Amino acid sequence: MQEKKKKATIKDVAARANTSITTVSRVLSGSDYPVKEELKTAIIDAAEALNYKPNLFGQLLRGGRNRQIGVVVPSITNPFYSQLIAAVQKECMDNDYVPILYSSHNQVQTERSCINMLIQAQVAGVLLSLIHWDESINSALDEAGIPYVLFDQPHDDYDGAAIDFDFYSSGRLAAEYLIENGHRELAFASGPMDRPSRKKLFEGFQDALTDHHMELKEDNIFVSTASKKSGASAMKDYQRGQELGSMVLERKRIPDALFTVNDMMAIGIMKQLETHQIHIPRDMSILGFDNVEFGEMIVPALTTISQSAYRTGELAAKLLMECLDGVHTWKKRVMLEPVLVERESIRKTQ
Amino acid sequence: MQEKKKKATIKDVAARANTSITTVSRVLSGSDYPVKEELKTAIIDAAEALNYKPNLFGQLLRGGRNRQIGVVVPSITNPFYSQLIAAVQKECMDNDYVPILYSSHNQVQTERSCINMLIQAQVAGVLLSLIHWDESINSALDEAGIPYVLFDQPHDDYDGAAIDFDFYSSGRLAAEYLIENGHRELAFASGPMDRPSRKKLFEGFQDALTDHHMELKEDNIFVSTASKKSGASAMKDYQRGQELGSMVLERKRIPDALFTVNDMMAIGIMKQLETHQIHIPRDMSILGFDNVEFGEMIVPALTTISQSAYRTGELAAKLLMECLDGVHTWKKRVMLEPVLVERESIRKTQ
DNA sequence: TTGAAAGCGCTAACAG
DNA sequence: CTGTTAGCGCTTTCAA
Repeated sequence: MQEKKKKATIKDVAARANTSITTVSRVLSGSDYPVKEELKTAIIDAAEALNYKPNLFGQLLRGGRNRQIGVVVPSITNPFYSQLIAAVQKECMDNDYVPILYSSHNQVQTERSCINMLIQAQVAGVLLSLIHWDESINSALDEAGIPYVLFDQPHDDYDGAAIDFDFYSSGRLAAEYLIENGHRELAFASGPMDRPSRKKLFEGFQDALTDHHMELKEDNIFVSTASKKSGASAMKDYQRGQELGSMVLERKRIPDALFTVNDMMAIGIMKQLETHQIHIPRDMSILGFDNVEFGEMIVPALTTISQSAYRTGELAAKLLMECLDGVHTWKKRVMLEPVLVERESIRKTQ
Repeated sequence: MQEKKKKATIKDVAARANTSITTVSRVLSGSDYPVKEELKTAIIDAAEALNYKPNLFGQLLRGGRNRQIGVVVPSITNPFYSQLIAAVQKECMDNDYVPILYSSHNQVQTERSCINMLIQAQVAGVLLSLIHWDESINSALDEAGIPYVLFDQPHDDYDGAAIDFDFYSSGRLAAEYLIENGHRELAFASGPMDRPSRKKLFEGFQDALTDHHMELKEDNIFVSTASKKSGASAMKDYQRGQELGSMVLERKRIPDALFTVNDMMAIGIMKQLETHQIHIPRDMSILGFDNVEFGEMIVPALTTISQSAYRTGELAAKLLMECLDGVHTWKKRVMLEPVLVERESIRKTQ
């Protein structure tokens, strides 16, 4: 690893081609400025010979647009987000952008500092899934002139560009599907109710029950308390599911069906019940949310409500690019609707 | 989104604090250069008032070291890599670096272009898991003065810094564990044998059998052919596992135990067998490889050989930082050893 | 069609 | 202790 050969600069290329740096710049940066064919090829040859690559920082300092785009998600190990990220990455690459990834671990403070780092890095735009949104983030980003689109978490007091998901309808859909399939005593299971998404899911679920003159009894609401340790890994949700599973087991009579706010938790619950000889769906039905790939791989395969991670990431990225390209779609919003994915974890007792 | 207020520069700060840009630079870049306490606070106040953030590109162009480090992995949706990435990310953040992630989808061509982009971006260092290694990558990186450490995939003709894993021993360990537990007819299942890791796994497995005077019969080697479509997602491996499962089912007599080259494939095989009423471990034992978190979540939980993704990522990042910090650990290598994780997918018939 | 020169924002060598 | 100045590599007036 000798570093003596300083990287070739535009100056070196100019010297080798017997011309000025101006002309080199014109040729190599692909402008349509007229340059004699002969000189042009000479410059290209020289550049090749010297293995010249324009220095990004020079261009950027000069005022060129950065091709990096920032992405903040709660976790990258959670399969929901890793799929989403995969979509974002593909979309970025297709447009010659490169994503810079941060995970916030669902910590408000980390969310803030990620955004600050992204601003400092002068990224072209940002994609955000934040637990907490406030005016100061808004203004910081605006001040830096960085377009952003929110996704995954809805915020009532936000009116910019976003990929929204209809959590409320999802909650309703969950309840209705369960009722349709003959379940009477319904339960709801969730981790901390600290995110807007979960609150809406709950509201919808409850409202649908009310509409059907059914009641969501207090002791059929299983909510695990926030843990001290931070983190938002798949393992975390799974373990939370196991806790939730234990809570269910403590009941003398288990509910007919359980709706869970995410698939990884549902899987944790299933595992816990299975190991205590409660078989799904024979003894209890369980309905997940997210439609993580993994839900399909377990036995019994998890019936769930799909919030397409891939589609969300794809659309969010596309929307941001539109903003970047000046198509004035600023503040555009897209609402994604839930789709029920039937598999094997719901007992049908019509 | 109005962009009229150009960002405050060092000049603005200097003006506001009635001093020179030099002094501002000295104060704000945290040098220990002596500046009168009074002026110092004035400058800090001014910077704060103007919400001044030093322009990264200016610093970088000037010769400052970039704080980005590049990471190339086959896939980010594969839980093995997403855990690994999580570790890398944590390690980077702790040292004020930020990782730039690329997924190569196991395509040699993509691997190349990722590395080129990283070089262009002048990252401080790179972490690589490559299917293919060759001298030209080596020299390109060296020429750019970018330190690198390889992980996950071993390459015989490589002698630089790396986090290695003992795949050969893992193969042996697999065979020996299976034999110990009373299994006689052993089988091996894998996707395309295009990676060094898989080849070594196979060699070790076979050698151990030979040592025990056992034979790995031709039709107990299940290898799925490379598919047209690229990609290296978890889903891909799972589906490959299902194919493999079907191949096993076609046999009139299924083997006693099956060793699989990664957990996601093992899970696919299990699912396929389960749905055809072959119960694991009652009818066949199955041993995975990787120790992905999901293995623990399924029923029955997957017994596997752990190649700690988190540890690998952590060590790779640490090693790279050491190189970056000039600790002359260049070319240092670390060899990680396999650990067997006993769960429920192996029948014990001593 | 070509080139000289300014300047993006920053740090460091040098001079007071 | 403080300030002036050069220059990192690049693009873009402006002038020839």
